[in-house]
Amino acid sequence: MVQLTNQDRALLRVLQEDCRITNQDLAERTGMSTSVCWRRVRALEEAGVISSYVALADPDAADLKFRAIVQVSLARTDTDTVRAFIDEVGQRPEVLQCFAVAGTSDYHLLVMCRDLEEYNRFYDEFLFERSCFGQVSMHLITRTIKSVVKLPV
Amino acid sequence: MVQLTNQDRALLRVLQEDCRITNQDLAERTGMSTSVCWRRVRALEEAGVISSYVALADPDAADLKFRAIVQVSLARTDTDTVRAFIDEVGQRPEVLQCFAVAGTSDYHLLVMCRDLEEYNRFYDEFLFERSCFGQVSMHLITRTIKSVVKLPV
DNA sequence: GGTGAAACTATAACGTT
DNA sequence: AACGTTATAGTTTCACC
Repeated sequence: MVQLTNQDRALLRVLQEDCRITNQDLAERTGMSTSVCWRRVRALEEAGVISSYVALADPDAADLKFRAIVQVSLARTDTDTVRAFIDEVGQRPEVLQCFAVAGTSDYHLLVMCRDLEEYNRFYDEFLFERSCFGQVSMHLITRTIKSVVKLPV
Repeated sequence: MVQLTNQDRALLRVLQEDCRITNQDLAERTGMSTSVCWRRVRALEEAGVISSYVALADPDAADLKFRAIVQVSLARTDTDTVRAFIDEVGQRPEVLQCFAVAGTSDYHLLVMCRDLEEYNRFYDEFLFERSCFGQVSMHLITRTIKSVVKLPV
């Protein structure tokens, strides 16, 4: 897909808020015919613009009330160390996000656990039981002001 | 909903990865009857454990290649200032996440824009044109190691 | 907790401009 | 080549057992 059209963006804006809408309703809300609507959504899926359709769960309702931003810096930055870190991040379900930021060997992680006890276990297994970390600083999230997955398309 | 059962967790694990699965397939994969499966999913929706069903879009494919973690600290922390900040965060589509962290007057924001130009506009309108900010530090995201919305239930 | 039937929807094949 | 139309198979949803 070379570039998104305004039609595509309109579809994405709706589907990013509610993907259970029927094709007919989606077509109405975006001002296109049902057949065009259906074909464009398909094209967005095949182009990978829409990567999946998922249920969003509420962290509080799912009893994940210990949330933190964890900043870690790798003491060593050789390929093997970095690869092992990335693999582990991918496998840990408690880690929802991990971003590398410019200008440092820092990674910003979003971590969710049930409680402090579970976080401590995570910390011991993942962060402490490794020689690859320089500094680890945990910032407890006290309030979630905003958390959306809708991209500003 | 008092507490999630193992059945509920099984349903959530599947639906958080694919919500277009049919009730029959979902029942098979979670080892319950179709009627029980359907009723429990309904209960999860009504209890707000499942908050919505959405399409996930790929930021690169949607041409949102300027991503940053922005740390801001409020210079003033009176109710009006904080409220205005929270309102603005809610209205800005570029801000996907905003967390308050313990022990500081800091907020961690996840921001996505098309490019630097768009971010500069955002910065000028949102961050600079206000007297309420103490420090603002932007950390450009160079690599997304992981980004999922699936909670570890 | 199971069963079945009705209404609705997705999907693809076929026509049309 | 893009759009509209139609038929059908499949799914959701609800009432009842």
